[in-house]
Amino acid sequence: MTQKDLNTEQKILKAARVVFTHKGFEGARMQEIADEAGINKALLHYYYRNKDKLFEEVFKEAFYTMVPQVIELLKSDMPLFDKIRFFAEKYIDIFIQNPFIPGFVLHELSQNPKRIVDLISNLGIEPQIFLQQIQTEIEKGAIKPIDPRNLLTNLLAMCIFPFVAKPILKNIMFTKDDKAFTLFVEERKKSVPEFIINAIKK
Amino acid sequence: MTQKDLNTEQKILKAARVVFTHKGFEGARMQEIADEAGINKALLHYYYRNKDKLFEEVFKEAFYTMVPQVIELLKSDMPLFDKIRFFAEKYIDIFIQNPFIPGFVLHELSQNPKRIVDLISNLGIEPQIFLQQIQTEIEKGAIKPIDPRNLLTNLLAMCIFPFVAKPILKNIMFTKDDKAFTLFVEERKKSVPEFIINAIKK
DNA sequence: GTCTATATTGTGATAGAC
DNA sequence: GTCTATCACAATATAGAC
Repeated sequence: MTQKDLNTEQKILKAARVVFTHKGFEGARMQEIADEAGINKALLHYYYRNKDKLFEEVFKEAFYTMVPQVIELLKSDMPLFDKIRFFAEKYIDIFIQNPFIPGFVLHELSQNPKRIVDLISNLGIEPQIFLQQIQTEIEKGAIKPIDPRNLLTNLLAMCIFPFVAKPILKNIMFTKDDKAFTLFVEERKKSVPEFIINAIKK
Repeated sequence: MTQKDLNTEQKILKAARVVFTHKGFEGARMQEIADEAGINKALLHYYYRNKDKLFEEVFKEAFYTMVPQVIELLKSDMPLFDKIRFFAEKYIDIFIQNPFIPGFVLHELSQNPKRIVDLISNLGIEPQIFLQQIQTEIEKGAIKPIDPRNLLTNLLAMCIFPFVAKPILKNIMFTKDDKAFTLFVEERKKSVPEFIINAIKK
């Protein structure tokens, strides 16, 4: 599936995205990326020195898709419940459009946890403002007491997990076709924030 | 770290567990498994014909650890809230003791989703009873209405996700050492069921 | 820039001595 | 059963023609 309107470098990156996110670094083959791009193996090395460099591009892109944008959102001055609704909807949407990103990023990070240290310190990813906002609401008596880190973890878990566990969920839930699963996840854009708000509201 | 009181076959399996669960099938090297077992590469092939066979042993074991036992638990006739508490506590405990199992199983399943079809149909994993129990509670008016599949998904997500996303969570939550993370997860054995029950109780 | 051909290294697997 | 040595092939990477 090559695009005639992309230059070679773009075609390679696009193909690499597909193969790396599906197979991971170790599972990916340079030959498969070349095939997917409709070009020759040697060209991969012409544009990107080696497999590592090509992977690095794809991984960074995927990480940016998954983490910083949305953490930024948590820093806004929106009221807590609105923020939770907005976050879940936007985040789940990102994954509906990029269903392989979560598994890919999480797997590669656990293969090489040092990687994240650089990325995170470069980007200044700090959910402190969100955690503080939760703490403030608790102190005001506006919501039930909860460890704010637990609330954030639960929010992330409910948004991300279905995409990481898709094969199990699809089978266990008896929604064996993809359309039913997509519907199920689509519906979670509303039900996840509702669930969370029910859990913490007084 | 070889154990003097294990026979060779056991040493191999133990080593394979470590290497496969950490690196995945594609990332694992037979040489590394041999080193970890303190034996020779050729012996791996003597006891297990090839890499696939050895992997199959490890994967099946890991899958059994992660899925069937605990699904069984969902079938008991315990009251819903107790069941949720019991499930979360037991499930999170399993992962505290086997922190690499979730990432390993989920990753390998998405590499090869066909694998699960066999395993699941062989084992008769059906959470129908649990889903039905939730539905009954809703109809009795005992809990808030919710798609039972969403409730199960959320329960699984909150138990499993922290172990899959450990590197990110550790960094983002500023609990950069392992002890703090373990404490955080330990504490979730109580807070996760509490969170869920708060979300659904009337 | 793009290709074919080839070098080089890595890795699973086997042969055969002990 | 366990080892050393080696094979066979797969995969990354490079050389060099066009």
